[in-house]
Amino acid sequence: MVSVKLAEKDYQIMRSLHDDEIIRLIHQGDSHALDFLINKYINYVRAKARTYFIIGADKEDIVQEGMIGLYKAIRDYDGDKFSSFKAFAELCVTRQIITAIKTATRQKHTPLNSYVSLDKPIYDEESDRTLLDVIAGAKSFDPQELLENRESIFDMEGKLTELLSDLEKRVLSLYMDGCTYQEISVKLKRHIKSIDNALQRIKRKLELLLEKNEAGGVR
DNA sequence: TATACGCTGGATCATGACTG
DNA sequence: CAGTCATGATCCAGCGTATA
Repeated sequence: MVSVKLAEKDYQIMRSLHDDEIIRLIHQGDSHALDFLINKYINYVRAKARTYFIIGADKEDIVQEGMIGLYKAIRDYDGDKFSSFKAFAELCVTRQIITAIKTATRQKHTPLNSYVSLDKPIYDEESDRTLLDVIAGAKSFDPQELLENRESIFDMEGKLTELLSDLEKRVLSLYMDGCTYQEISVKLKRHIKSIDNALQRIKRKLELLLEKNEAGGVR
């Protein structure tokens, strides 16, 4: 895993710069700028990987794939075409993770009976929209497609929210932000084991929700 | 009775310190 | 440098309690 320490002076300078300016420095060969940007977004990549870990994927492999996506985003970002680097990086990281998972599931043919399939149709058997597409919404750059995927995510989130208790919602929110069990327990003033249990219930409920989708469709 | 929540204990895994 | 050990984080199962 990438772990880079910048000198305090460099760090302060980088902090004062906009992402677009940092990207420009990287493209000019500034390795400090590259280190800074990776450190800045590494927690986002980890948090993103967690969303896939929850539904049964392999965590560290996904984090690594996410980092590859981040590198590609830094390499390919063109400030003239996208509103922000953050949005572009989000897209690249998600796409990299999805591609890796799809490739892995195709090649291994692993018995995944104990997991939730990431390639199953999300609404009904006729739908070509998979769970991966809905959760990450990164199949294409087409704005309409992206908008539809986003609406689907909200739909799934809404269904899940109905199933969760207040505690579970708060725990999930912090967990998805990248907080550790320890940090969540401090923020919510709960025993760490309560956080642990809440997350176990959330995972069970999520699997239940996905099983229902598979059986009858969401809409 | 079902559900939400918390408690307990054990297992697994990653990481860092220590040692030969 | 490789092996061992300790520790912390996380995962999981089972149980008890409170409440609607």
